[in-house]
Amino acid sequence: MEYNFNEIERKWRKYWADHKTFAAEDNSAKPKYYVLDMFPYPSGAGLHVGHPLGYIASDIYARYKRLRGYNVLHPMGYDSFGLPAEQYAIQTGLHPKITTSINIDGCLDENGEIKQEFVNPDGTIKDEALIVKSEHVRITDPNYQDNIIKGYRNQLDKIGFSFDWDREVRTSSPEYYKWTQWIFKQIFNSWYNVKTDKAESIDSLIAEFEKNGNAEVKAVSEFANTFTAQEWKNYSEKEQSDILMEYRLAYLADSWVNWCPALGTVLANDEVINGLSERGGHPVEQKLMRQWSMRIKAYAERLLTGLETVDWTDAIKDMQRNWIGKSVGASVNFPLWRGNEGEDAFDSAQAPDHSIEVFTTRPDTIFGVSFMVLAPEHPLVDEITTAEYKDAIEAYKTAASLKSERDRQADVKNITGQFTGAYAIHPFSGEKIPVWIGDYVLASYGTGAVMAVPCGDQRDWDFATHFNIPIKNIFENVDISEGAYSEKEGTIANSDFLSGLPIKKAMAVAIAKIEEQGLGKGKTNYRLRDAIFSRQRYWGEPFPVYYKNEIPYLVDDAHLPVELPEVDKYLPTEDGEPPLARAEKSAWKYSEGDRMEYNTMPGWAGSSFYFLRYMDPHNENEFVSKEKADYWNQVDLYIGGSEHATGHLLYSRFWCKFLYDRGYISFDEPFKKMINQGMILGTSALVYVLKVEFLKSINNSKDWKLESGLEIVIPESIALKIKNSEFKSDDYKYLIDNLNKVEISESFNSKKFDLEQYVIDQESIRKENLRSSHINVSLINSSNEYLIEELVSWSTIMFEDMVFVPNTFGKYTVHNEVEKMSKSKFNVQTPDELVEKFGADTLRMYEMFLGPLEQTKPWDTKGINGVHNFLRKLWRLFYSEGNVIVTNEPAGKESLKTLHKTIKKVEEDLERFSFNTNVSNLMICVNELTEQKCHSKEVLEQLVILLAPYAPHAAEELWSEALGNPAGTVSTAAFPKFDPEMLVEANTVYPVSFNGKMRFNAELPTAFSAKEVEDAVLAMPEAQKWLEGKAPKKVIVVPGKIVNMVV
RNA sequence: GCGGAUGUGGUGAAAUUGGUAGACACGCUAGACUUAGGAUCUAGUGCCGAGAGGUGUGCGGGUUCGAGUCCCUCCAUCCGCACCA
Repeated sequence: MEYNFNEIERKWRKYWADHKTFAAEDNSAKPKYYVLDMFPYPSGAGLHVGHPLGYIASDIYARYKRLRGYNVLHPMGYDSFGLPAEQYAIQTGLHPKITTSINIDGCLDENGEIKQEFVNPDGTIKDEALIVKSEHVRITDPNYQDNIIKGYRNQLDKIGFSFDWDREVRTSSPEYYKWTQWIFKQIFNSWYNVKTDKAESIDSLIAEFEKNGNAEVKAVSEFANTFTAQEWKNYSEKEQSDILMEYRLAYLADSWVNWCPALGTVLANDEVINGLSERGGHPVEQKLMRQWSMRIKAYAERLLTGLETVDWTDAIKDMQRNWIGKSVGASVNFPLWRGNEGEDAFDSAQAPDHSIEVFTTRPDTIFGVSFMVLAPEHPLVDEITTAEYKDAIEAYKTAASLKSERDRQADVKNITGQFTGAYAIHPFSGEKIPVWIGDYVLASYGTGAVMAVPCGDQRDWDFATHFNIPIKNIFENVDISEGAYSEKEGTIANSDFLSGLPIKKAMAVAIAKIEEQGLGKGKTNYRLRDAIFSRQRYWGEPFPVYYKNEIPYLVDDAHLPVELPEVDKYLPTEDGEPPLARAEKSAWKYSEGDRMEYNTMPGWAGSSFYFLRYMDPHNENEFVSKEKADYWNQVDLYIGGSEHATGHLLYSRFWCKFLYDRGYISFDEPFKKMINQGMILGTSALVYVLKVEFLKSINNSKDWKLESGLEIVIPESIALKIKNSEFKSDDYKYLIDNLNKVEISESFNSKKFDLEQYVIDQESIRKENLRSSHINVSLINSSNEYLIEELVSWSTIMFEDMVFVPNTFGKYTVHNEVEKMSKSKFNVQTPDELVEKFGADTLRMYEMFLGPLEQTKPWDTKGINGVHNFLRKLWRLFYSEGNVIVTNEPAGKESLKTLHKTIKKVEEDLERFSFNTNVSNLMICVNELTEQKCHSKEVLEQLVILLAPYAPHAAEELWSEALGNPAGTVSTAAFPKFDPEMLVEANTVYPVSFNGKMRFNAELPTAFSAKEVEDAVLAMPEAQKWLEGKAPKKVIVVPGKIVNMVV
């Protein structure tokens, strides 16, 4: 039997599917283990080799846990709502659900032929079936299959994952989003009780309002008014609804949102990167809109402390801590000075009726305050600005509002601000403090106002220095003439009751005094903002909400799911309403009230609880039964990318805590352990393109006339010279000479260029005219060369009109760059072709063999042969010339030692997720057994089990065919038991070193004591050679390990 | 600026607690074999040196009998956050 991997793998994939080998049991005497992958968004481009990396690791671990006797839940599904399907829908009118199903299920039938429904009558393949749309492919093209969407499921299946496919979920299916809507309803119907520190039913709040009003209520809410029970009862329904909205955990509010005009939607903070949308890179602006939000701020502290209980990397934990951004300090009120201009003394008759509340993390520096700064958007600005400064303030505000968030951030170095003419009163010293506005103060953080302490904060220092505001030094023996002192070590001075106190003590004393005098209170602030939950898009979950008289109401559970209505177009309406506003009332399967909610939920809604739905995916009455949630409990191992650190991973923790508070599940952290797989980078191929101007000689004279430009592809060496401004006349000559040698393409000639009459304008050979352009990596050979004809036919539009200059060896080569794999960089490697060539088992092992899972690593197929050859070598332990050569004879001592050494290492390495070293453990084992000519069933059977998680198809085949076991059972066989006795040796080889340098090995009886080892080694002639006859100063013997002599 | 991670042969990497640095593979060199196969087998491969030997884990220092591993200073690369009071 040959190692015919294609056939073997097909056979076992079918076997597993037919026998549901990997179905998880909901009730089992076995201990449970939940291994989860971050489910993918199914894009038409399909999987590249980077995607399955994490899936392979989790699959190996899941298979390992099954061998260890666990009942393993290892599901897979699709995060199938999202932008690309919708954007394709906008362009083509094709319903996103069709695109989505194509991307998942693909366009090929069981025999690998294209399904008829995707072929036009004229033999061309429909656009929606193609990876690159609008590239006309005919079914008669020999390689037409390379261009059509194979579907995630097909691609995943070929890699041999042990998913329990009966539990698949798709967030865009109504059966699934019914529960997304249901959970939204629960969040809407909850408030956060600070007294119990958890979410509670809104009914308990209403009951309290009816009984006592809101005086005693301590909730996470911005609502500042108080009302009595009687007042509550007298409120209209609308008023009651509005008040409750201030308490609900899912609420409607006018909020400043990240509005992306190009996408026509609102984005969450984590979807905005440097002022541009994460998807598409479009500009994002701030806009005030009525939006659904989630009161995630209520959970800020618990999201922070919960991190202590999970086994995640510090990198991710720190990102979340950073994002939550807790800072402890105090809020302090600075009364406004209401005296007349020119009056210095505080006049109690003109008592201040306003004060400015600031948040500070440094209450100890309060006596260092020499001015205050408000954000330009601060609501008090207009009120306090004096007549004299009105115009200047208006001008500054306008300028600030015109600056986008991005500009404001980019412009950190520029210090700007404007005095308002108003003063505040220092709460302790009574001094007059000028009030400024400045855009370094953010309206959205803290109170939007700061007390400026230039001696202790660099930004305040810069501001004070720039505007010549006095700087008061309140630190003992610290020089602040060159900059602020922001350390938290030292002693406070010039500060009344704080003078002489160490900084840390002074903080506590200052807060106590502030509270005692009623000037403010100790306070903790979080950078985390409530999460906007509305999107103005079609392809998302509809809200289970309708409006009657502008009051939002929830749709009754009996009518869930509220299904997406059909619309004529997937664009906003002319009035700027979201696409759902296009739906006629009749288009809604269910509608009520004046209108339904037109927004849809964001992408993170469906992904925030999918790990719970897998536990009970077909339950029609609950999103998960309590019983099953209790059984499966937390995800034991979660594998996925770190790019979700502040998105999905934060939101799902939030929902999990919420569901825990409301009693639906009994754990409040979803993912017990998480591993973040590193990115696999692709090798890109780039050519340098130089845009040059040509000069034309007029009538063959010395007069030159500038002609239109031309792009030439130049060799890297020349490009680098241009880049570094080292381009010399020799290089120019080289270009000209070689340009003339080039066989000018037809199109070039068609422009009637006659090179004899043209010269390149040297002026145009500049860095600015040089760019590099990605070309498809499949166009280059192993020496990085490409053929011009192939390049031009690959992208006619780009390269048709170009002239190519070879390098000094006459070759056309590309420049390599290692970067993220992406369609636009043409450096994508798909797993399919590798599976075809080497088999899934080889691909699985090779991806693991590349390096540590967490590490970013470049993809390189060169090494794949090594892994493939390993499997072939393994095969030869079982088969020779087509015959099984496994024997029942007992194995030799050496072979047993090899086996048990391997069992130990495989187990240890799997437990610490060191998949790469485990591949080499298996290689070493096979190398040794081959050398030992071991064909003993006793050993090989155990080896096959060790191998099964990595190369499951090959393992199954060897298990049943070569070893004669019943089919399929290697997946549920028992993991071999390590026997330490097998490794015991009579002798131990001691490396003997002198002054720490290893010189020779000494083989000595294992039973020797340290003293015996020392004596034996000293007696050796080699030792005497290194000691040069002298006695060693000291001898260190670590029994079983090493001998070191100090000379 | 803050936080995190990483730095080891020509390449991917290994060395789990301080104990023979470079396992395992790729590549390369030389050879063998053959039904020419992305085959198999043998030997070699950090660097310098003919050899003895010397030297070597980003740089510099320290602790230790012994440091890739622990401590300090610095450098480089990558990732995240960034006027957060």
